[in-house]
Amino acid sequence: MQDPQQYLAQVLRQLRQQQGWSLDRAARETGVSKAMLGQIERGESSPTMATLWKIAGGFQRSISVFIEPTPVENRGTILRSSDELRQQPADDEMLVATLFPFDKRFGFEMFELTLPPGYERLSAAHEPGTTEHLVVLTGAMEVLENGEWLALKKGDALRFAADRDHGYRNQSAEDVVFHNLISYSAR
Amino acid sequence: MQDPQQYLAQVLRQLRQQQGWSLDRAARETGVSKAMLGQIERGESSPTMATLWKIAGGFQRSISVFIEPTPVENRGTILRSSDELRQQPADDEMLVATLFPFDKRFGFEMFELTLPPGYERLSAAHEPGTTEHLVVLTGAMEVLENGEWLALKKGDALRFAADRDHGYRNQSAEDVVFHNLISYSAR
DNA sequence: AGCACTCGTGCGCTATAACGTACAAGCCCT
DNA sequence: AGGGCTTGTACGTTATAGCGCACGAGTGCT
Repeated sequence: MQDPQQYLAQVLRQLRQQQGWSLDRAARETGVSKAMLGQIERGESSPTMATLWKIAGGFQRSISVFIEPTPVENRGTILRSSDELRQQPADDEMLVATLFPFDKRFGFEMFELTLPPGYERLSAAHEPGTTEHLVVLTGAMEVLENGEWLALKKGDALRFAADRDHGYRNQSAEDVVFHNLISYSAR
Repeated sequence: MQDPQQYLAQVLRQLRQQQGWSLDRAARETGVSKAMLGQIERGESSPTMATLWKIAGGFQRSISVFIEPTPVENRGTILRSSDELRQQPADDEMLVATLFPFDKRFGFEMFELTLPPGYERLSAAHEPGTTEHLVVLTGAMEVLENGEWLALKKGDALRFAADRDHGYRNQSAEDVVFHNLISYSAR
């Protein structure tokens, strides 16, 4: 990891160059003076959060792009044996196995879900920014997404916004097993 | 999303209370004056990034905890049909299917990998903070992790640090198929 | 060559961050 | 009751962020 002020300087200059903006143009877009932007880009000044907020807004980015990601340090290995995963059915017919529990460092959790024939589940919208990723392992299923049922079969992968009403159903004659990775909000 | 200064104020106060620290104690741990910390917590001052860096360090957190996550807005649905996924073998015997390509917003990519019998693959360390998540779909395999081969069978899930040398092998008589989710760095 | 314009940087000034110190309030102990 | 200590906030001072303006360098056009 480098000095955070240097990282910020570098990212800001790269962003501005990607947009093809002069310091003058960037000043107009962000509401921060071009002298100040120049100082920040040269690493000569440490801006306040308020100023960085204005800069990020002008570039239509989150402040977090200006912060160097921290490597996850010393996280342990986790091995979850299949014997202990699938013995805890949810209080309905759908089987749920937690493959990877939520960990704030990664921002997601992952389950293996088994829908018996005829099963249907509707879910309310999750919090803004939540995205689900499904991969069908066996069988076929349908996913309600954006008011429409999408058909998925073994091997298909689907990513969709889960911050609106959605659902799953199995209208086939056999169990369908799929992985569901739920990611919360953006980096 | 609320005012970033109010979000920062709230998070800082919560963190300090979780640690059970007084302003005085927090000043000693962070190297930032207690008057200043008090002002930040009351939302009366917008600290510079340099000051925020000292505060984050004192609490042993990344700066990003002080920044409100941005909901992913308007991301499209992606459906990848199995027919188009597994027809592109890598230039060796291992089959690779990209289920979810890397997307900076989520910070990960996910593959389905198929190792034929006898196949062995050793990988060099990836960049710091990279973590792999494996789930075995069919067959059995071994993963070299931290200098040791771990045995995995159908249904097992494993998360491990991939920023050191690692590897996979299939010493059984049948193909092994598994999912590999690779997460890059922490939020 | 000369002029106009853009670009990034330097400088002087103002506003605010950041600090050290003092103070009020509350609590605990004698 | 009184003293000592902790806690958070107020205040005066210093350091720096942040701005407006000026300047030099480079480019393009006539």
